[in-house]
Amino acid sequence: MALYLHIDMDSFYVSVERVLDPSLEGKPVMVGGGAGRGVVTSASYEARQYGVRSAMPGFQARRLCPDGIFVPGRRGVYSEFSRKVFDLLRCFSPDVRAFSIDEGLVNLTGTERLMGHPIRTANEIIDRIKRDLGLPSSGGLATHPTLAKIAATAVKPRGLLYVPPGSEERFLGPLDVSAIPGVGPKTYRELVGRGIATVAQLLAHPRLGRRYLDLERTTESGRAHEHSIGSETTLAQLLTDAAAMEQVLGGLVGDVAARLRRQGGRARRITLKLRYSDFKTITRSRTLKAPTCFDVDIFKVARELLASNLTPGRPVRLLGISTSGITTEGWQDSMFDYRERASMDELYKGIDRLRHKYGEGTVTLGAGKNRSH
DNA sequence: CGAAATCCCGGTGATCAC
DNA sequence: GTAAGTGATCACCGGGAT
Repeated sequence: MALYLHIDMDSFYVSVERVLDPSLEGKPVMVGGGAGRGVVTSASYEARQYGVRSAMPGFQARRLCPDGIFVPGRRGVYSEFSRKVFDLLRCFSPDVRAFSIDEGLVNLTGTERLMGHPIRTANEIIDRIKRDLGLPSSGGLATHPTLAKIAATAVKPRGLLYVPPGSEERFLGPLDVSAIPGVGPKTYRELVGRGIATVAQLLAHPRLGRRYLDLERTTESGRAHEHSIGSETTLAQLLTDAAAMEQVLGGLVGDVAARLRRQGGRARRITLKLRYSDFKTITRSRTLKAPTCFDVDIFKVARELLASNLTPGRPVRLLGISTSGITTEGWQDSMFDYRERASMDELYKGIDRLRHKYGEGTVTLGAGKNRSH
């Protein structure tokens, strides 16, 4: 009998900040959203009592919770803590999957003889995350990964919910359809409009039931997912000047290309993203004949896409570059002969070293200074 | 050889999750 | 003086290839 533990960290970024500054304990704390533009990326449960939610615009959060504590986000620090959490999880099972920075799945199938009943193991894992790292988390223990995730979400914060084999439908039935991963606001409205509000009602619909909640499907592995690497930024000020935008693009391209090279990949598709001041957002992309990981190539395309799609005089609030169609195979395109390629490789290795040593943004195409944060 | 059906691919926007 | 950043997936359209 398969058994999975889904671990979901409670208000992860806030919890990390509290480890680093215990005086934040017990108070309404929000990460992000404290200044100018920007949204709340994590809200403590105290802050949620005021109606603050993650992804809420900062000005709204400040209005709802004027006496709350707003701290700026520190992504690198959270990644480091995330790594520690997953290191710990791997002490309990060789099969651990990371879904995001603060969510993971531990396969506890067949660990009973070694570690005792999985409920005990699950409790121990949650205790250890708290004791060793200072971080609160919640868990769902069930026979299927999706079910375990739903259980963890249902019980959070600071809880463990076991759905015993055979009781799956009894647990799921009364839940709201919005509890199903993948059912967002739009789908929710659509389902409710058709008279389907609970999971039980959804499951009564054979076709829709399988579409949104397929627990029979054996595994989610095997599929070669698309994979993309991108970088985007909301500008410190609105821009209408193409040259200024190109500077920003230079910085974004630098980020993306370096990340691409770090993981030994090359991309065939380049996508430019523009968000205008009225929040209307467009994407424009081009597929290359040969994949690339070089700043110059990506920048050239980015700039062309910008030139041919910019509406003059229309203020832009966000710029983004994304690469997809990523391959990691060896070189075999005809773009460069061996020697030329080798020197390009050396050049970019040098650039990446400089960036590492002196900081991102040290070496950019059209050194961009117009980044927010 | 031309017309029609089909498929694949490039491209765009929407939705969703964390 | 509103509304992040990163990434995945889906539906749909239109054109070229089969």
